[in-house]
Amino acid sequence: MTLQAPIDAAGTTLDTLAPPSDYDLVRRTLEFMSERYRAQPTLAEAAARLGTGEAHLEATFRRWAGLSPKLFLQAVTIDHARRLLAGGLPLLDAAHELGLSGPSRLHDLFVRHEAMSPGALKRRGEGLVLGHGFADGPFGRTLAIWTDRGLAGLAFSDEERGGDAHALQDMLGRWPAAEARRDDAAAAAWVARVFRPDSWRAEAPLRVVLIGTDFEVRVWERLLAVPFGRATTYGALAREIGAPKAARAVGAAVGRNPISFVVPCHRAMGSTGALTGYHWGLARKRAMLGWEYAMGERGG
DNA sequence: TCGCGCAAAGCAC
DNA sequence: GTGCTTTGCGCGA
Repeated sequence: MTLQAPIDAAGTTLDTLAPPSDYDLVRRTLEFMSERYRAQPTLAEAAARLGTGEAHLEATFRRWAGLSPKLFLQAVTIDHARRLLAGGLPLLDAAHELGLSGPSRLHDLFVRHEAMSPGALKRRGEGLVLGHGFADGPFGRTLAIWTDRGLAGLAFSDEERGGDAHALQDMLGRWPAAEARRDDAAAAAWVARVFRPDSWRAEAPLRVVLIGTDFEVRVWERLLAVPFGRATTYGALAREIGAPKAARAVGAAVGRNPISFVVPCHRAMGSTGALTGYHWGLARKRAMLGWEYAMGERGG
């Protein structure tokens, strides 16, 4: 069996993306601003605290997101999140059949997915060949995992949280019986593709394999229908999969989503618009939401 | 038991 | 009244 990396139809490569150090500064800015949220720190204060200049902070944000830090930070406030929810799709009620077929069908063109059989799940990945590798992406060092059927996992490596070893253990440990084959070059192609969502086209859909329990797969499928730049709540997802009281279980399932970003777990928030937890760090969740917003503002 | 929850109730401005 | 915290319930693994 060959494990082929996707070919980027646009011919673009990773080096057209912002350098990884950009995300690091963005992430630290987000962390600083979140910690001091009540004190409403200024950018000058943030820059001073992070040991950089305002001009550098400005330039970095523009390179990374295409927005000034000020606009970007506005985009990740709770008020903005509330607007995402309120203006959001008719996601909030399962009765909106029309709404369902609209956006989800649209998204289906971009991401083809299939669920792994329960048997394969029980065997803990036995017989699966998992290609995997690391590459730099807009949200830091990224671990991609794939089978011959498509992308199966996406995760992040943070130095302060155990780095590559931890990310690998976290992801490959879910399928301990699988055969793992390292291929960083192929991983780089996956990562480049994933973080250029405008390249997910009908004629070349991003292929994705969902490996989980029945309930988890239903949650992830529903999450896939939430469009770029929009948001939903755990409660709404619960209603939409026909389990209106299972909001908390939905939250747990969202948290077990193996394909971060592609299955947009960052678009799920609490009913108030507050961001709740995120397996790969709240700052990253916030960064993803802001980044999507920025892409939308650019007209992308 | 534990979680990326929710809504109502309680309490403090 | 608004906003923040606490409480009881809830579900699937």
